[in-house]
Amino acid sequence: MEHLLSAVDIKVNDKLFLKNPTSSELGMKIINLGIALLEEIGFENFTFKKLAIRIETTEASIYRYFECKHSFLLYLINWYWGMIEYRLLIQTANIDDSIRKLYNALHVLTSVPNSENELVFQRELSLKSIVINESAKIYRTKKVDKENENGIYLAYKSIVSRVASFIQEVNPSYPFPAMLTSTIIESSNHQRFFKDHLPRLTNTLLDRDAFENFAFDLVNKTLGINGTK
Amino acid sequence: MEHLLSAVDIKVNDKLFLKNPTSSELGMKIINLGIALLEEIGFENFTFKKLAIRIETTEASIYRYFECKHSFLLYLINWYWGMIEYRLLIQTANIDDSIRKLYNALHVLTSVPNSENELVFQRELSLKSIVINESAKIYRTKKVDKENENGIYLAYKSIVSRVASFIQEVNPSYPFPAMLTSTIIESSNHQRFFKDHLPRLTNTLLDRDAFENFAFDLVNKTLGINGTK
DNA sequence: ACGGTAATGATAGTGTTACTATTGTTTTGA
DNA sequence: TCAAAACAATAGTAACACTATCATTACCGT
Repeated sequence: MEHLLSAVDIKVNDKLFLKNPTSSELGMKIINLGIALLEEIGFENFTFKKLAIRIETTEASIYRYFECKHSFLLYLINWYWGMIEYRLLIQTANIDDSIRKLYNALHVLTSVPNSENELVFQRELSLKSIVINESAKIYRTKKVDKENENGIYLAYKSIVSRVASFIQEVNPSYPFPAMLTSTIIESSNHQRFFKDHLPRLTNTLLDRDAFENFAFDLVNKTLGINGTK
Repeated sequence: MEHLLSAVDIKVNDKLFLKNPTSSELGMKIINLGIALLEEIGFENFTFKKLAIRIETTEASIYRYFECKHSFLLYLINWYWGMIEYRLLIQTANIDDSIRKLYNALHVLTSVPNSENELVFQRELSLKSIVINESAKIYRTKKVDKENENGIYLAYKSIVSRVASFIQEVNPSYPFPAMLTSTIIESSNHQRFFKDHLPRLTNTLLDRDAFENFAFDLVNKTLGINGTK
């Protein structure tokens, strides 16, 4: 009953669920239809009741997998970052050229995978849009410190420190590698939100890959790379 | 009954309130104690009931001023951006040197005003922390498009386009002025959040003004300025 | 085929939230 | 001083975020 969601197994912090949803059919339904429902109506309007109706089960059954809807969203977001880290690993493995390695990492962080060749996992695009729209809502909570103690943010942190280390390889004297990395990650997400809803806040009206170009330009100039993407 | 909140009058979109809170003592209590309560317990736990108890009035009375708590938060955030725009105006007025003008704007966007000389308004620091912690929760909502139609985001947009125009003065060929501006604004906010809660995501452990330095470095190099702050 | 265990379904219930409605009292400003 | 506006007091509602209980079904080794 494993691997239903994806081709590889992505481990998610087990404090985020009561019963592993990948271990049963109902669990997988909760995830798959939960992602769809979340994308459709947003976290504010999302309830376990509505999800239960959609997958023809009961609220109580869903509560056997997840403590609350907050944990459910955290689970999905964690899963997403686990997937990004997986992709990061693959795209930067066995590459000696530091700059190339950094470029590949940036591509993973900033591009929207197109469904044809880059999409490794089902529902990845839906999940990305959930991360863009909803993640700030649960990160910036009074619970954040307790959750951090439980290791909920390890996946995200691990991505940041990995990419920050690539930056340091390229330019050892640059003083803000982690800040630059997390700025690019967060900026990627909110620029895509702005693009869809408040387009005057961006310069992306014409170009699909504008953000990626922006980010490469930023990194090249900030680190003093004379490269072309 | 005007000017209770501040030395100057900051106009807030009048679709955000039912009755102007600056027009009465109760209204001002709602704002001032509302800011304090929001900062204390966060938007999730904030209710008009709790606020009513704290200011010794009733829920119904608060609802005469604000349609819902969502609008209340939007009102505060809009007020904050109005204030930033005001400060932006002052700090960039009558300055001929484009680079100086941009630097001053960046300082307004990225610095934490210290209470001694830079704090123009009461409760500004509380408001800033509310903007940092809560604004993503109401921006990224299914309501955003309707609110945008009502002009709720004009203050924010106006700031972005003003600073973007400074960028274009400094470097007319730079293709992403709005994107760079909104990235710095958003990054400033989330880096400050990370600094408090997930410090490994930043490089700010030692330096209070690390983000400001990061942002100046970014802009200097991205726009090809050989300047010192 | 049997019994035990885990998973799920069905139903009900609780306290809180986010409001709305009504009615009576106080304040205020022309 | 009198009418309108503002506010207080109280009650009520539907939805939400769960929790509890108990019956039913599926599965698993013997």
